Amino acid sequence: MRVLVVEDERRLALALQHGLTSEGFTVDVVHDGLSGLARATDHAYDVIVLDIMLPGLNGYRVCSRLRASGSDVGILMLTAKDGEWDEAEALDTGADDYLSKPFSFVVLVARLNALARRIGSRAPRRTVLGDLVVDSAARTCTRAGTTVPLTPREFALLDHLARRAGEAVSKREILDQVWDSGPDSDPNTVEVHISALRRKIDTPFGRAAVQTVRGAGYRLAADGG
Amino acid sequence: MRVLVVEDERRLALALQHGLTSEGFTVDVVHDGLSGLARATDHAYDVIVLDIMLPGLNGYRVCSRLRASGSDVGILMLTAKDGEWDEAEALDTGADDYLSKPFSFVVLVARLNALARRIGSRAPRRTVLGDLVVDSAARTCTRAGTTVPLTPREFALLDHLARRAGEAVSKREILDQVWDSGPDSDPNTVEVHISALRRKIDTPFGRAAVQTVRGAGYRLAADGG
DNA sequence: GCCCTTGCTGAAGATCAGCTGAAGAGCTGA
DNA sequence: TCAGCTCTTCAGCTGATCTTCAGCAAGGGC
Repeated sequence: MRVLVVEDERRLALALQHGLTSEGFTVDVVHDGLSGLARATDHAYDVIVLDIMLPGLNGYRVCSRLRASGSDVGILMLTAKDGEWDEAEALDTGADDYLSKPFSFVVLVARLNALARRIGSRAPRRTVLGDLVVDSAARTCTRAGTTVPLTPREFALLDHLARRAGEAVSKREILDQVWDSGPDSDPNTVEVHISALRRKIDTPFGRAAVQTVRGAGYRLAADGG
Repeated sequence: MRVLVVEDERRLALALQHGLTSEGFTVDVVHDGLSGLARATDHAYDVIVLDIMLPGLNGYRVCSRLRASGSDVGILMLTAKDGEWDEAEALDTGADDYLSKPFSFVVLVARLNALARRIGSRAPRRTVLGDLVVDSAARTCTRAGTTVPLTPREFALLDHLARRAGEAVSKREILDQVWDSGPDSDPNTVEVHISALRRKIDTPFGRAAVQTVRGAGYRLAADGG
């Protein structure tokens, strides 16, 4: 699970980074509102931990701009306890949850997990691309009405591509998201699985939904190939 | 799921409407007690989110009148944190749950879902999947007209799978829901019971309703196998 | 057309997830 | 207390699945 922490207080930010990393989250940290907005726009995070009092652009603004740009990432706001900042306003601007400082780390982790679960369940369960149907809930894939049996890895890969249908997705990102692998993982692993996927959902049907974007990764055709 | 929000604070009401709608609820909003009572009486809601401090008729009154009229709709009360309003009294008047302001949106959604589940489970439930019938109320299972005797655990397991027929359900979730077990419980326990279940409802009938979804858990075929 | 880079794919060994029979503990009702 | 039923744990087994490697094919710049 990928988390972006936007917090200007360095010590707290560092503590969060360490703590959340050891909880199994993949954590990025930035220290001001503008950077937060930029990073959140460029990268696919599951959840953003957003301090309200930030230099540059405050948390409310970051939140409402993100929402205005159509993002449905999970947002957990950190509010100071002095009451200057209003929880109701946090929720108004589109935050999913908030936590008052000082907060318990255990509670933060629990909330993040709850949030991630909810966001996950909000994601579309079924993606239809022409005659190719990817059903995340049932974990099935059908092509032209035929159910195609896929291995776990193949399905995860297809599912990831389907969620970003029409977009080119890099092997690096695929390794990060579908595999939980570190930076030293082998892109060839992805190639092998892409190959297997094609042999199952494309070749037998004379289609080409899984497209190679040379130098950039792979793309699942929005019309199913 | 249909929700009625009775809340006079416009901003909060609007935020709730947006937030709950994006969570998949069907949301209606009214801003005072009398309208709330009227709407709740006229329409079939699953849950009512009821502020206590309301113009016209306060939340307690709305709640007790609804109960007096025989309604068993789920009621979640919103209490201000200033202590002027009493949670105990809320429950006394027939509310199912309450939440103190300011509250976390995530918590609200979780409570609403819990409430809806509770309300929903009050009604007798029967799931028909082809010739496989799972009757939660009677705690019986029949296959092709034959009653299949199941142990309590087996039935709970089947019941849980039946409620999410067609979806892949993870062993982790099964352990959480069917067993009340902690995080260190053994997935093999589930496997053993799945095996027993198959031997009773599938094998003797030459069917395969209980499907293994490798790496993801199990799925009960929506057509009974 | 040539060369370098990037991507494809078949094979093989290692690993892993899931299945199942058996044993023993726990519970319940006679 | 005892018998019978149920639940959990364990360990071995099987087949599916993953990764790595190596050689080949294709694309693109020159």
